[in-house]
Amino acid sequence: MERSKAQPYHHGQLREALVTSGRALLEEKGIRGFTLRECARRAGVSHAAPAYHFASIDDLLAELAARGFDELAAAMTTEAARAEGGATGQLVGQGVGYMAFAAGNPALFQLMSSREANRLDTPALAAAADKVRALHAAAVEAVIPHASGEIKQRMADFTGASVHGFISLLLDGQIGGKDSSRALKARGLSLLSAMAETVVRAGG
Amino acid sequence: MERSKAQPYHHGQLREALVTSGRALLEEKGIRGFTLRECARRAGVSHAAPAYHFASIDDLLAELAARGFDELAAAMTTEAARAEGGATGQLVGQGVGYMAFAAGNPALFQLMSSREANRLDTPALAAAADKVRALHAAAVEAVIPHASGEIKQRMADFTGASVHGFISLLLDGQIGGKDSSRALKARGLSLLSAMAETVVRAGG
DNA sequence: TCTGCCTCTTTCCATCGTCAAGATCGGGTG
DNA sequence: CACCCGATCTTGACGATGGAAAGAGGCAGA
Repeated sequence: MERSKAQPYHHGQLREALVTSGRALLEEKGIRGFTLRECARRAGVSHAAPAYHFASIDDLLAELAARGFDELAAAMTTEAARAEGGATGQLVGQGVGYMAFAAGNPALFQLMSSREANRLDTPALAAAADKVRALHAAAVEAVIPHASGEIKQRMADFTGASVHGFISLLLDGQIGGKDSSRALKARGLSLLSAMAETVVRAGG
Repeated sequence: MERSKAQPYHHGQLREALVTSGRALLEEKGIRGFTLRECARRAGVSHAAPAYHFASIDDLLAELAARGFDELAAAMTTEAARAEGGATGQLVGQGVGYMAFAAGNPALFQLMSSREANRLDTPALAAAADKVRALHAAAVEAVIPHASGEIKQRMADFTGASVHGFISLLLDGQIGGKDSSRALKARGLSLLSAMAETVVRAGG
């Protein structure tokens, strides 16, 4: 059997290729349209090849979700670093990064936000999600360093819920059905500012 | 072929039976474990019987989601009616009802919250979701009747996002991993109270 | 009674995830 | 350098799925 250089018997980077094709497939077809065989097809390998790199389709989905959390953490950090306005500005910046990542990767974000419903759970995934939570908790801490632990927790609940809930409802079409992208950004920023004000007030 | 009375050739209530078995199956197996054939099996009919009542598996899922929104609206109304404290109390009550429904039907709630990701869209589903939004908008309106339309919208964004985000993160395990149910309820009520205070402040 | 239509069953097909067996290649060992 | 072992990939198969097609059963109105 002849075999071109582009498709050697041994792929060499199959794991990465599957992650890449899988991510694209996820955004294209949605969670319920995601199939392992199509991932393999796009990576140019046979349908059974992924088995060596991922124990099951859930294992691949968990990897996608874990990398999503890594990227989400990076987006939050980047956006916070660019923000002005001290600790409060950083908290808002994290929110902006969070929303931007979700808007840019809606299906992946949805997968990450319902791994329980999709029965996904691996150590790497849990760790990646923990990192995002730690980042957020630190930002809240910086805004109200002298508040009690309970207040800090309540404010983290509050800000996390506001940001996550807003972008989730937006992506699901429950918010701003026919508004322009510009108007929606304004609504998002307005929410972030109300959120920040609430936290600041709770601290003093 | 003999056929018992319990399983006559014509079921008679198959649509309702499929909705019932489908809802149970959804909570048991999660969205990705949901299958049409298992629904049919539980309803005691052949695997092709559902086709007459639902054009596709997505059609059945959309029906489940639509009924979920109806029930969600009822839960919000009931809980608001029982609440004290005027308009503000009613808004908080709606939030309590929203969270209670989600906590009681996590998989269904997840389906409802990601119908876009699951590519579900029927008129009945959209209408049911609209009803929930209208209920919420009316409750916000009652708290700050003299505020501008924009303020009302921003506050509806804010309260909707807070409540939805909190219960979503909670059900996904991102909030309160090892806390007791009692402690989690306290955190939820604390969030609702902070939320209500923000709205009231925005109105005056 | 008979006829037509709605409902359900049976059978079939393409596709899916996973497993088992065989083919291929590359790197370490002799 | 030749060999060989194991990691990687292919092929083929199995049971299960969603959906379509064709036929059987039962009810309601003529």
